Amino acid sequence: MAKTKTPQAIRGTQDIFGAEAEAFAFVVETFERVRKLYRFRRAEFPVFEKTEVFARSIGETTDIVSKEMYSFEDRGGESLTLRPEFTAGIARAYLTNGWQQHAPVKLATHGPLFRYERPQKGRYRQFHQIDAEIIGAAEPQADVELLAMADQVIRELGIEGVTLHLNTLGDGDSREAWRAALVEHFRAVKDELSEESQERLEKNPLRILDSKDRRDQRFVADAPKIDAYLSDEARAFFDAVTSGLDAAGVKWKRAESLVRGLDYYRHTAFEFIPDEGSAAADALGSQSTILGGGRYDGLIESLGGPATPAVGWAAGIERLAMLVDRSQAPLDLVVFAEVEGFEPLAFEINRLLSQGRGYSDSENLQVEYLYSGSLKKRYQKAKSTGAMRGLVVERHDEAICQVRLRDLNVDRERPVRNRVEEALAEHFELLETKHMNAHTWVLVERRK
RNA sequence: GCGAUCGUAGCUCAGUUGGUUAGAGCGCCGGUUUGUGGUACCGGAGGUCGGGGGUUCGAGACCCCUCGAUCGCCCCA
Repeated sequence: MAKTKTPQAIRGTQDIFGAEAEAFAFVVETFERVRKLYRFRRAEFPVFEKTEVFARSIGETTDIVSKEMYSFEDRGGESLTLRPEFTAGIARAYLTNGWQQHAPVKLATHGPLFRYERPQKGRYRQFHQIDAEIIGAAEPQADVELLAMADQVIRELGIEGVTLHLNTLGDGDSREAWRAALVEHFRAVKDELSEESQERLEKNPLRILDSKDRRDQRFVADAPKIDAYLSDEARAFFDAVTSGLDAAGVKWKRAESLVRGLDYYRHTAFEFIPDEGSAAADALGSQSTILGGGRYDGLIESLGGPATPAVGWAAGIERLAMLVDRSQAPLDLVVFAEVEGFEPLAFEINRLLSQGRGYSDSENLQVEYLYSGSLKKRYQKAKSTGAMRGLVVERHDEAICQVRLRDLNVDRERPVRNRVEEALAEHFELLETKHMNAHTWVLVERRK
């Protein structure tokens, strides 16, 4: 009979385990904690939408729409797409659920996104983001609050050497005037630009500004600046954002050539980027932006809604996870039976110890119960778990059993004995004895 | 979509200019040893050398195709 072949995972997907999974969870937990402090409301959204939700809002010419969406037809022949980003779907939800009634509404979510791209360091086909949006607020104070929250998430993750890069794209008119000036500027030197930038000249001229090609960078330096094209309103808006950040104690840096990839952005645009030469920059390779976003006042209109101001950001969980250092907390105690037939009793005791007993997380014991292998193996495994001490369940002729606390890896100090005794005493009549160096309790009978 | 590097036991890898039954360490299982017991010793299971085709008397090693991984470009979190 032919052996069944194991199917492979889909390219660009990942199975996360061990320290990486702990780091991933830590990022999400930290985000959840901080968003509550800022009173952002948790929301959940479908991972797929009608294709037009993304096609109309993101911009038909962007690469995301033209070649990076995971799209397919359902049985009714309708084109659906796995979400490549959060914002468009959230805007759709805002309209179809009538969330105007809550405006301005502060939303937070996280989950998987999908982009049909070649995987590389810090980039996957299924990746995960945390996301925060404020919809229905036109005030620059909304940008400030959103950025302050982002800054706090990064700081509470313990990530160092990352700076907020900030720019404004102006309002619609400012942006168009600037864009026209840029096209004119670069068209004059078109033949000397890189091949990619010659393409971009027609499709997405703003993108030339952050080209990595040296040939382009010569001309980027003296390219027209957005500041010269800002309307008075747009300038006042940006000033209000920056002075708000200063007042809030959020450090930032002006990045005149920072533009966002998607069409719908207006006014504030920002990215949190590791500083040159920092440990964070090394860890991330060429995928350096860990959090990005901006104001997208035009988006909701493009989905058929009323003109609605909004700001938001998203951050790659995998990228953040690469910058935090998390391993599993050390194990305090392993519990196992030393005599065959005492396994159920050992598990009963294990359960007493791991049950929530009203302690805070830092006081609760991490306990693992061993049941497999020969008795010798159990000792071997007990040690290799790294547990500080072992609780061994032994036979006792005149009582239920005898429980002995033994040292395994005593390089760490963590008081365990009182906690164990307390848990046991709640359910058993105890007789405490000293036996050699080890602490021993005889479990005489169960309490009623 | 483009480019570079890579793909040998569960894991990390070695396999000399192509030459007899493909190896090591770790892990796993068993035995002996060890009277706080992850040690030491002995033994065992486990590999269509990513897959397909070709060159050759002979290929894990050379060529082509394909799949996958890693890193970079485009783009982007």
